[in-house]
Amino acid sequence: MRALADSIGVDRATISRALSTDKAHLVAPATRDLIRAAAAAAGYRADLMAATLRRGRSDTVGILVSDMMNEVLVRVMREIVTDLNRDQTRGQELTPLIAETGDGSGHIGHFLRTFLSRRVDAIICLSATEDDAEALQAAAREVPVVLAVRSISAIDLPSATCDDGAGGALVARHFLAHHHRVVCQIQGPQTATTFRNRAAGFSVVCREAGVRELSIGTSARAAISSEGRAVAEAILATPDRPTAVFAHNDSMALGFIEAMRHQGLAYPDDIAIVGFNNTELSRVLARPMSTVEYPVAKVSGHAADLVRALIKNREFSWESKSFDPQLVDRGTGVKRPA
Amino acid sequence: MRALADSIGVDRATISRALSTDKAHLVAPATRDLIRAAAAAAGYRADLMAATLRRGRSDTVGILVSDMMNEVLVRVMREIVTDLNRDQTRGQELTPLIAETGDGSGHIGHFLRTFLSRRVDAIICLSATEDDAEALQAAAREVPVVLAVRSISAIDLPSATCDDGAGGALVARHFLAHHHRVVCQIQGPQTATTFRNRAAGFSVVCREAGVRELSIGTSARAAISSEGRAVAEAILATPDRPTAVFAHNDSMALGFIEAMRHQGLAYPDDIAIVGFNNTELSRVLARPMSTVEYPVAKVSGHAADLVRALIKNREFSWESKSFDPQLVDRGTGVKRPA
DNA sequence: TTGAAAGCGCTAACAT
DNA sequence: ATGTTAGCGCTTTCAA
Repeated sequence: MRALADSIGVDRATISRALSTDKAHLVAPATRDLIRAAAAAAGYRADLMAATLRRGRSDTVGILVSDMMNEVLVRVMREIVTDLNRDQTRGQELTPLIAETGDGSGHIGHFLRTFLSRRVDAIICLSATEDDAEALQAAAREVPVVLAVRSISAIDLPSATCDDGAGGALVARHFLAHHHRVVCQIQGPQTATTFRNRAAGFSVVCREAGVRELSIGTSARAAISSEGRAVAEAILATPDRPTAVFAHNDSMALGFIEAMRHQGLAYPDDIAIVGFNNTELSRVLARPMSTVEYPVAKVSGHAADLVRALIKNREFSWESKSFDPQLVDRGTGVKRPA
Repeated sequence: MRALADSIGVDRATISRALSTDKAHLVAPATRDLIRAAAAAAGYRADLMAATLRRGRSDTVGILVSDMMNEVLVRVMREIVTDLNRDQTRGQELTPLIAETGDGSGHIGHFLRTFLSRRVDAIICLSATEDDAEALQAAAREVPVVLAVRSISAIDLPSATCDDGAGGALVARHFLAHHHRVVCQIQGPQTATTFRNRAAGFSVVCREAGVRELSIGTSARAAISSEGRAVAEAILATPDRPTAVFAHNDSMALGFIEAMRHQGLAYPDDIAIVGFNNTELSRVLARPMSTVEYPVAKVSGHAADLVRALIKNREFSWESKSFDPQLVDRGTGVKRPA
């Protein structure tokens, strides 16, 4: 920058102004063009670290995600990132710092510290669990923290989520409409609000309709197919089998299908199954599966909006929102005549 | 930091030394413990931006990835990140900056500029295409650039890849062993070295063995299932059908299976198919598919090693390596008696 | 419209 | 073993 300033015969301050988006109007058009041309020719690139130090703002957002192989999380993350990158309101795009935390390991504190040391302007936590409450609360005292996909009941932070209770209810009503009378759930880890809400939404509808919901008294330790399969085996071992099963996500539903196949049961005819997320998996099965579609775009958009607003103004009076999912009926929730 | 220094009655430089890993031995044990305790109590966290500015090193690595939904890319990325995070040799972990580029869009220049502005110590490019050669070459003049998963023929950069030619050959020999005489490929975009090598490795073995390889004269525009399906339809429309097909990845193989089903052909009995990558997809099909397993751990490990070595010493005489894949035989490459 | 000067928080070289 | 000093590259008053 100094070299550039000398070569043009202008002060470094003028260079800074000419190259910025918001202060460019303060510099004479002729000088500005001259500077920009020279900068481009010299391949000058501002040192954003130095700028950060001086401005106390890094134009950076930390993103925590538990599992980068989770289709919904990755889709939400990618949309948030695209959204933040595109933010041209101040000509300042926000660069994401991404950290994969692994589920429930408590590693989250480490990543939060790294983020804060790197002076992120805000933090987005996809897939928080109740265990993370304290660490997130502490971080929120320093920078805005926004929750996406999963909120936490213990603390009050701005969030963008799917209305998981509504999703669970949707599936329960679908089963009702197909005259199922004995149903069951394959629950994801109950430390996650998402799964707690899906469970509750489903159960309430069943109870009100007088449908019998078998309780197997256990939930998956992780929302993955092998765990789904373990729970499925417990279900299939019960004396009175359900005629329909609601899996809290598509991976666990797949585990259930595998367990059925293993026991010589026909999918989807012998026991109806509905998953959650409408992942690619559910579509590519030889027999595609009914599932609940996650409102990815809405959740991502709201999360990005929250972050932007809070960075602009820490006192912004935010609103947590939760968006309706939709049932994608591919016929696997139907009851076959006995 | 100043507050901390005053409260203990010691200079800021001493604080800096006491809190660092590599210079901690220069400070008296008693003082060091005192400082560390006070720092922890005060919740002091170093400003890494300021440190970066001063040291000219950010302990940051930029990672470019074309598609975060690509299972192999994400697995490689995650292992590289874990590996770099764990690097305790100097007590300095490397924080990743991740950018998703989208395939072949030429957006790569933008992300490279952002990385360089943020003073990354090195850049890892997963899934580069020939189109990216120039931009990467330019970046490599400023910081070490390492290629992973895909290398580029036009420029000579350190790389960690799978031996894709060997993978293609593996599949061809598998078909030979099962007495196929007419085969065909569903090729990924030929701007990627990975797919070019898979194609070449496969073709060479066929030619040498006198097996007839149908050329449909077109490759998929992207390595995704819809494109695989389009190519598959072209293949199924040819007068003499192949008895075995090699898809350059599992997604495209899935597109082929869908096309077969659509035409009333039975998978895997009517036409043998083998994919590439051993993705979850290939395993969860009602009838799991034969595929080539990508050496994820080896590729990731070498990429991380290269980055570390080059950050330590820009003149390090590196070696590009390519690792052998393995065939996972699930029986879908077998030839059925006519 | 531009320049001069100060300083963001840290670390490295040098001095003690 | 610790303190002193200088300065990384930028942006922002304030002054001209």
